[in-house]
Amino acid sequence: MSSKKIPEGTVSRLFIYLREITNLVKMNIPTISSAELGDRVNLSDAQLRKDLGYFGQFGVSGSGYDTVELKAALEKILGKDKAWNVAVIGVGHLGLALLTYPGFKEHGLNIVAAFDSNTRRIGRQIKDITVQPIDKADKVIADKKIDIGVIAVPAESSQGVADKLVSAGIKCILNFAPETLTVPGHVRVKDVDLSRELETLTYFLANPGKKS
Amino acid sequence: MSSKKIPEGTVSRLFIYLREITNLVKMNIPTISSAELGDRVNLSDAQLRKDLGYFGQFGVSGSGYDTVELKAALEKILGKDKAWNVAVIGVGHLGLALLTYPGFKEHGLNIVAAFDSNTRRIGRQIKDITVQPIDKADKVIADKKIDIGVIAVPAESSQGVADKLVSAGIKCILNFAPETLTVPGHVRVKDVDLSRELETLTYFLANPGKKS
DNA sequence: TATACTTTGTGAAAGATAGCACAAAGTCTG
DNA sequence: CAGACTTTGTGCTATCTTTCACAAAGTATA
Repeated sequence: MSSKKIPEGTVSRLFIYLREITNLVKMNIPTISSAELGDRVNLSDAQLRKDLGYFGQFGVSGSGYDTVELKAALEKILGKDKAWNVAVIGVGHLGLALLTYPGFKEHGLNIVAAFDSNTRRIGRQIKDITVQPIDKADKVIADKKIDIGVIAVPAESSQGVADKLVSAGIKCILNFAPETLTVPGHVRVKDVDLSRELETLTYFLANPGKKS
Repeated sequence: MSSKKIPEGTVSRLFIYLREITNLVKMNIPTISSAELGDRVNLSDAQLRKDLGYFGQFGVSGSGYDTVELKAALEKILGKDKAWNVAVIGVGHLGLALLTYPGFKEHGLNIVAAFDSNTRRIGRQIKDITVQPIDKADKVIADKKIDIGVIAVPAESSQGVADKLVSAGIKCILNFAPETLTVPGHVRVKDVDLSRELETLTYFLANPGKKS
């Protein structure tokens, strides 16, 4: 398989392009140039073309990109033609927000299980999901062929949950707990620390006129 | 003031160091080397030293960093010695999760107002905050000297909300809506797209063995 | 105090990413 | 169908970030 080296940010930007292209298709705009698409997502035309260039040639000189074609191409590159099974661990407010967030299903991400250690929450129904005790995680993850685990528990319990997920054979973890997780090399962890995001903003408030 | 150019990622990593150093202080560990601290947060010792190097010299050759001193230094650099006022716009599940997340207050971020356009939600009490109609945002933001606006509304209404915040004079926006916002140059926007975070993981599931 | 360690801080090298700029390829018009 | 115009794809260059590697500075020990 082609193993050119794809820059870190490219994949993430591809999703931005896809989001905008999807809007364009909905609006029946048949064609768009890299310059205009770039404008719409606040990125340069050159970057957009370069990002796409890692995966092939999708445009037509002189007229730009066919929106329907580009949408299909991006969906294929990004694995949107498949569906993925997701489990949420921790059903506090954040876990609930994730369970009810329509964005996931729209993007081929099916939340198929939820776990919590708090007995008051176990058994609770959210949409078509029943919250299960966390000890069942191993079994359910294997049975339902779950690809991605989302950790939405407090920092103290996050490493323990991660260990459970890893031993259940999960390959990807999205970690909302503000704690650095230690996992084997074959498991990919992506950290989202909500308060760190906010705090980064405060740094710029505290230090006006830094960085580009 | 010193205006060396600080790399994008450095500030974000500083918060990671601070988090870990805070743990160390709690555990009464008086001193730590860059190598060991780096290990704990999965970053290299060299990167850690270089990151700190942008802001001064904090270590002692031969013995490492005094945890209490480094904690204090990082808190000062990162503006943790001040408190910041935050408003949340949109009180769906995500907004609720943010309003009740204890992590913010712990880090000097005071959520002092919440807004929504849905009349069923207006008037609702969450902790000490009453949800207000969104038209009041301009006035409240000015009155309460709010520094940061958090957008947790659906994509369709996000640009409208952003415009309101900007005209109310806000300087920083944390945007959870999956939409590219257009704002004047002096306003800093940070995007957090939860489903994009998950989707980035799916790319790696769909394309095993890419990137470093 | 001298010797053997340890660990920092930082220039210089390597590596990654983004932007420029232009040939090549296509479109459009009369 | 010829000439003017538009827009892509991409080598090259500039910039930004990380890693290397080592002198300088400190610690520890006898």
